[in-house]
This record gives sequence, structure tokens and C-alpha cells, in this order.
Amino acid sequence: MEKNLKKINTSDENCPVRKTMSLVSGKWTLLILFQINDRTIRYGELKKTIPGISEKMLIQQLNFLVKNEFVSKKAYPEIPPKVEYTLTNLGLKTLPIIEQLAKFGLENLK
Amino acid sequence: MEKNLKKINTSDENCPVRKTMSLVSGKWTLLILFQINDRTIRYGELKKTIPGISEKMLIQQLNFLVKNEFVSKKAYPEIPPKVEYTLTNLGLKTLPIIEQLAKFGLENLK
DNA sequence: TTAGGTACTAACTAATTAGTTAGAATAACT
DNA sequence: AGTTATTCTAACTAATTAGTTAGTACCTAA
Repeated sequence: MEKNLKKINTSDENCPVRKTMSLVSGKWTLLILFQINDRTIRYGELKKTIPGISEKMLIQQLNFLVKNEFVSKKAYPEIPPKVEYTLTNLGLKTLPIIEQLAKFGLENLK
Repeated sequence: MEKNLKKINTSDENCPVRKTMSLVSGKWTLLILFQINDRTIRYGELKKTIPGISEKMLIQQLNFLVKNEFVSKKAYPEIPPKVEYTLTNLGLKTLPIIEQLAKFGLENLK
């Protein structure tokens, strides 16, 4: 017999919303994931798709996302450098979150 | 004929994901919305459901959410004070976002 | 030999966000 | 008179996050 079947539990440090947000609440994180999406994209291309982001933030976030296995990175040993980014399986699973955020924005914010 | 039918646009300042995140990316914002959910809840009760939040943050976020019409507030002219919070229609529309965040956390984060 | 292209790195500063501590209001109850 | 209950304020500090500026590496092409 389950002891605790109520729908809403307290949001302590184990709360899945809290844990997820701790990974994706950065200003640029979800935008980067959204732009990579289901494609393979180079650093420079990615930068163009997110106007206003600085190189520091883009790389910092990409490193973070690679470290946390949302994104995979492939560097070609060429000069000038060529680096491609793709979403991992885990990264792809963030897309439904982003879709909901986009839907909310489109329908409710001017 | 539409000129721009590609699925992914650039994420500039009009990006709906960006606009939504600018409202809900705070550390406590979505937890508060999630805890209010479809019920009417008093300040003190709400506080208990989010362990670790300080009174300052709770009230600050509640004021923010009321100002932005995610939450409505009803104060009873009693002593000691009694104040009830509920989600507005707009606030209710954030629940699908939160569900996706929870789902992601439950399925992918330990 | 100089400039251009690509993906970074590092040091520093600024801005935003969150946390801490103390306390106010007021009626009822002891 | 003093304690309790509840919601909220204010002043201040700390921590986190983001922005700025300058520069590196290496090959190619002008």
C-alpha cells in the first residue's frame, strides 16, 4: 500500500522541476538547445542563430551542455578549425519543454 | 506565398522561448506556480510546501506573479492576516511547461 | 608580410538574483 | 502586561550569472 498518493508533493530539493531547472534555467541554455535541435551545426552558424549572445557565453554554455551530456561535440583537425555540435538523446528530450515554452509565449505574450 | 516557412528561426529578442523564460526562469517562480496549481492556498501553507524558500523570496515572487497576472491574491481584513492565492487563467497555462520539466527530471535525472 | 578566417581562452567588471537579519501591525488569549 | 499568530517590509550582504575586452593558434590567400 502506497502511503503518499497525493498529486502535489512538497517541492524540496528532490523535486524534479527543481532539478531540471538547475540545469536549464540559464539565460541562453534552452535557446542553444533549441537552435541545435535535430541538426548538426557548426559553432559559427550557431552563433548567428542567437543574436546577442557573446562568445564567452556561447562557449561556456556549450561546454556545460557537453559535460552534462545534452550535446555532443565533434572537432575536425583542420585549420581553420571546424567544430560541429549535435544534441544527444538526452538533449533531444528537452525539446518538448522548449516547445511548451514557445507555445506559451506565442499564445500569451505580445 | 509565405517567404519564411523554415521551422527554426533565429532566437532574437522576439523569440517566444526567450520571452517566456524572462518571466519564469527564477529559482522559485515555477515551484510557486506548481504548488498553487489548481487550488486556493494561503501564504503560510504555500511556504510550507516549498522547503528552503525565504519569506523575502516567496513574497517577492508572489508580488511579481500578481503584477504579471499569473496569480491572483485575496486578502481578508482580519487579524491575524489571511491571504489566499490562486492561479489566474494565464497562470494555469504555465502548468504544461512545469509538467514537461517534471517529466524530464523524473525520467532522466537521478 | 600582411590580412583573413575559425574556434576558442583568460582576466576583469557589471548586473542580476538570492539570502540574512531584524522588525512591524494588531487582535485574541493567558 | 506579555505572548502568539500571520503576512509582510526594509536594509544590507553574498553569491551567482552575464558582459567586456583583448588576445591566441594556425593555415591559406593576396
